[in-house]
Parts: sequence; structure tokens; C-alpha cells
Amino acid sequence: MDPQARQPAAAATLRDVARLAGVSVSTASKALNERPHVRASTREAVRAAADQLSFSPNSLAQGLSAQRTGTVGLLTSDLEGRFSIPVLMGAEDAFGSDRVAVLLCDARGDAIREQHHLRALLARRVDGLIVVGARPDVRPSIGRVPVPVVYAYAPSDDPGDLSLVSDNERAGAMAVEHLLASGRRRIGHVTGDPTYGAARDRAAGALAALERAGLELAGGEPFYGAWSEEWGRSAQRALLRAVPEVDAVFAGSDQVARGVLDALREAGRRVPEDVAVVGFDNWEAIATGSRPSLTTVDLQLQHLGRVAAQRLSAAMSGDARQGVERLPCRLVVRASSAPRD
Amino acid sequence: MDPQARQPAAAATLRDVARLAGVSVSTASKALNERPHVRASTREAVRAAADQLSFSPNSLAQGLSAQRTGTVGLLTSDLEGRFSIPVLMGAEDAFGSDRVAVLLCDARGDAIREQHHLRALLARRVDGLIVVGARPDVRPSIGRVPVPVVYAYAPSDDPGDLSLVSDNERAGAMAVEHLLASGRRRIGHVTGDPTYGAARDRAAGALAALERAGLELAGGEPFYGAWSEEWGRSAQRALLRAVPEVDAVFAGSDQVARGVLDALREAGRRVPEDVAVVGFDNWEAIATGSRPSLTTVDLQLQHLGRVAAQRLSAAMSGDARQGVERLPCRLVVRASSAPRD
DNA sequence: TTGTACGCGTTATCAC
DNA sequence: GTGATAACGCGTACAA
Repeated sequence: MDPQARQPAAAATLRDVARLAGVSVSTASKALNERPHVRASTREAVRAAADQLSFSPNSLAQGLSAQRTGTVGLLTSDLEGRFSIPVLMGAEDAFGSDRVAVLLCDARGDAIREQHHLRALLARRVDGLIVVGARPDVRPSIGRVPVPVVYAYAPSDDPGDLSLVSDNERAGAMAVEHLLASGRRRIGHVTGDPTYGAARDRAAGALAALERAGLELAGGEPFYGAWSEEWGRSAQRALLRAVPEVDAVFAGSDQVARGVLDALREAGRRVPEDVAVVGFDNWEAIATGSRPSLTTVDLQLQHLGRVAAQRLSAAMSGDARQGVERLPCRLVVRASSAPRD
Repeated sequence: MDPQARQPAAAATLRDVARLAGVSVSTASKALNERPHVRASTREAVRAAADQLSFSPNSLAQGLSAQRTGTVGLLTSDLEGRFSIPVLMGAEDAFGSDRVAVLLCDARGDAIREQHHLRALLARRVDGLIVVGARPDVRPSIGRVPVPVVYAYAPSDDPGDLSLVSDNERAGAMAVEHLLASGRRRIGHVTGDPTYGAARDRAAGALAALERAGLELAGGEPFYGAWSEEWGRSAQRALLRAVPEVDAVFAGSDQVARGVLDALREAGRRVPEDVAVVGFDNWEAIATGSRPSLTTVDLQLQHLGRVAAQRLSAAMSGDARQGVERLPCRLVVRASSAPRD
């Protein structure tokens, strides 16, 4: 196995193609780029030569002369988390992978590292930037940079920036309205860390929906705690003690919901017959593995990524927006919230 | 909010810096690049000018003349999955984010799209390529490309390629040896899809370890099925029927292990007192949310990513390897496998 | 020590 | 219709 054979010669350049086709470099360029004023036979000859050499234009050179790289940076702080990935995928397919490539940088929650990555991305002359925060709360703007920026998931603290976020308040209302529609009236809310704006927004939406129905939250207040199953279990036990007749629980995350389900089963309550449960996140592995499978709210992050890419494209074309844009969530109905007979 | 103000003028070039410092472009270049034969005062003047203009060299131009882009491509098929992300993170910090940036492409399991992305990455003249498969099985080589390639997670079918994979067989043995050390003797194996090479490798390692101890697998055969909690529950019920005296279960994934735990609890068995359980994957949310928390095998994918980056760097320096390199896994001991008194 | 000239690969302008 | 020329921004021989 000759190492030389495994690494073929350097890629062909336009000059090689031109030489082989017996034309000048500029003619070859026009021929391959569908430019007018090229004889058909010449065009064919150039194409043939390009094919033969498996020519593929050097995007560095293209970018250098065109002043655009066809590259966008994605600056995240939540790579191991599951939120930036769908955003990334949405962005990827909205841009079209043939036109734009994504340079990924993970700051891992470190502001210094973020600055560092930011510089690196700008040095690479990305055409635009998507900033995905680690948690759905207001985060510091990266400041003024020479390219358009869109914030996704976590909004920027600078109202002059454009931020795209999930509409958590509306989502909380949706969850409760669904429970009401399935015939529930004593609805509790067990959720996670109250320092998360998303937790408070979801709770606010839920409370508003209850109020519109002339109802109060079972237990009086939301049960704030941690984003864990363990918290879900203990909070649900407390909720059952406080309001034994509770007939539905809206959980702030799917993990919390799993804990809620466990506690209900241990207390001898049937789901969904006695108590309905709605989760949040539509985390596939969690929501479909549970018994029963979990009705939950999908943040539609991939859609959020697509919109981010569209807004970024628009901004790169000079059509920039500002402010915070809230995107809708979607309720995914499974077994845990079947209507009451 | 003047849009002009939000998008400052185009980035400064070396020419701007040189002009401001009152020197030639080449002198400015030498000054900034720590080259010799530059008077200290000149160097300082250039640096000051660069600072003032927030100069940052255009990597496109650098790459064009240096024939290297400082960019590697990561071609994955498993973005939404949780396997390529740790690999990516490991690669990122092994390269050093200041030296190399990662271009991410997700083929989403489509061979056509993979070819497409491959071309795009090569057009961008990446210095190297990491290919992360969708599942831990042999996959088609991407063939001969003009840059070094390392396969991670899923090995290439071409022995001339370099592949880095987890040592699943050794990991299966580790799991069983741990159970034996904790005083268990009737050990069953509930695992997932038998078309996964990793499932068979883990089972083989487990069987070999049992044989070395002069024992047989409880139930005779591994319980193959699906990578789901549901399968874990039903398989464990079957295992209990077949071998009521089973005192340990090695599960092929953490999800399967969760199902096993559920079935055991329903059957009135205490974990770890009556039956010990070991999972696989160290999927944080699954393994620490369970009751009790799950002893499990960590694939150390981030380490795998780091090694991939090292091998790629070596190959870019002309020092290429071939074949399949198996990297060790690590047992993470939690509550579900506490030793027997 | 500093500056001039050229090359990296491509595209666009303008002669021919 | 075609081809020479300049330009994109940087690094680096080589000349001064």
C-alpha cells in the first residue's frame, strides 16, 4: 500500500484545465461558470477537461476575490446539550449545504473562550454568525462585529441585535389548554430551576391559561426545583400530599415528567386515567421510553435554526432586523394525557 | 440605531496597517509574524497600527499562499445522535481552537448527501477529514481523497484507511468482571439490535469473561432485541421467568438497563441487593436519573475524538497509519452494582 | 533593516 | 468569442 497512492497529487487548478482544453484561464473560467460569450464547442471542451482532471474550484481563491466565503460561523455554548444541535441542523438545510458550510465552535460556557472563537471565526471571514446560548435566558451581546449576527435559543441583551427564541409562555398555555380540553380541572405544575427564564415563562403561560378558564393552580404555586427526575419525584409526592385530588400535572421538562410519572405510579395513581401528565422538550429517548409515553411540548428547534438561517441570509443581503422574535412550539400528544371518558 | 453603525467598515488589511505605520506591506508582515531582521521600534509601530485598526489577518489569503487552510472537515451521519458530538468536542480541543477550525457536515444517513458534502469539503480545501459513522459498524470507505482521513466510531471497510473505534469486546468483559468482583454468579445479558456489531462484540466479551470464570450466561443466550426501554422491560421479565435466581444483569445500553430496572422493581427484586445491573453508554440523563443510579460503561468518545485529531495531525505531517485502532472504555461505578455483603 | 516583486487560484474588466 | 491584465490579501525570496 504505497502512501503516495493514497494521497493523490494536489488538486487540479483552473490553469491545468485551461491548458488541457487549449484555452486561456479566463475563457475556462467563463466556460465553467455559465458566462455568456463562449462558443458552445469551447464550453464543451473546457467541461471535458475539467471532468477529466476532477477539477473543483478552490473556494479560498473564490472567496478571496468575491469577498465572501460561503461560510457561516455557529458559536455555541451548549454542544453537549441537546439544544444547539437541532438549531445547527435546521440552519444547515436552510442555507443549502451546497452554498454554505458551517464552522462550528463551542465556547463551553467560557466567556474568554467565546471571545477567542469569535476572533477565529472573523479571521476566517465568515459571512455571518449564529450565536446559540447555553440556556434560554438573556445573554450578553457579542458586540459589534463586521458581519451580520443572529442569536438563537438565548436572546441577546442588546435590543439592536436580532434574537430568535421559543415562545415558552405560549407553550405553557398550550400545555394547560390541552389538559383542560381533556377534561382536567385540578392541574398542578412541577418544573425546574426558577433562575431559568424559560421556567418562569412556561409557568406564567400556564397560570394565564388557568385564569382564563376561571381556575387556580393545584397547590397554589408552581413547584420550582431542579431539571431532574429526582426533583420530579419528590415534588410530585409533595403535590399529592397537598392536593390529593389533583387530576393533571404540567411538568417543566420531560425529565421532571418522568419523575412525576414514577411518583404517581408509586402512589397508585393511574396515568392517564386518574392523572394526566404533559412534559416539555419532546426529548425522544425520555418521552417515548416512559410508561405511558409522554405528551410533551416540542420546541421545534430545527425550525428555529431554519429561520435563523433565513434571517441571516436576509441580513447578508442588507435586510437586517432587530429585536426578539418568538417562534411557536408544538404540542406532541401521546398516551399520558388521553382525554377523560 | 443606524444600520451602518452596526456593521463597521470592511476589516482592515495588512496594507492599511502598513500605510498607517509608514512601512511597506512586507515589513508589516514580518513585524507581526515575529520574523527576524526587523528593528524593534518598527515592530512596535506596526503592532500599534495593527491594534488601532483591530487588524486580523485574512485566513483565506493566508491559506491560499500557504496551501493549508487550518480547517478540517467533520463528516458525520449521526448529528442528532449523541455519539458524534463528543468526538467533535475531543477533536476540537486536541487541535486547539486557535490553530484549526472544524467544518461540520451531517449526511443524515444518506450516501448521496455524503458524497455531496465530501465534495464541498474538498472544494474548501480542508487539511484533513474525520468521518464519524452513524453506528458502530463497518462502513464504506469514502475512497481516495487528496487529504488525510481518519474514521472514528465506525471503522472503514478499507484496511488501508485508519479507523478508531471503541473496544466493545473488552468493555463487555469489563462489565462482567465487575459483576463477578461484586460477588455475582448468575449473570444475564439483555441487549439490543443484534445487527449492531457493537452488540455482538459486547456480548462476546461478556461471554468470554464468564467462561474464564468457569460460569455460563444466565438464560443460556444473550437476549437480543431493540435499543429501547420497552425491550429492556419485556426481556427482563422473560429472563426472570427463565432464571428466577438471576443475581446480575449486564444491559447492552443504558436505555435497555432502565427497562431492566423497571421490570426488576415490578417483580419485587431490590437493586442492587438482590440483583445488580450494569448499563452501557454512560448517557448522563438516563444513567443518573434512574433509581438506583446506574453503573455503566463509558465509551470515552471525547478521548476518541482527541486521538482522531492527533492521528490526523500526524497524517498531515506525513506520518500516516492504517488499520483499526481499538480504544479502551471505562467503567463508571454507581449504585446499581454495589457489592454483595 | 527595509522595500520590491512574485505567487497562491479565481473572477471581472477590457482590449482584441 | 477569446485572452491578457489586474485585483483579492498575504507571505516570502531577493534586491537594495
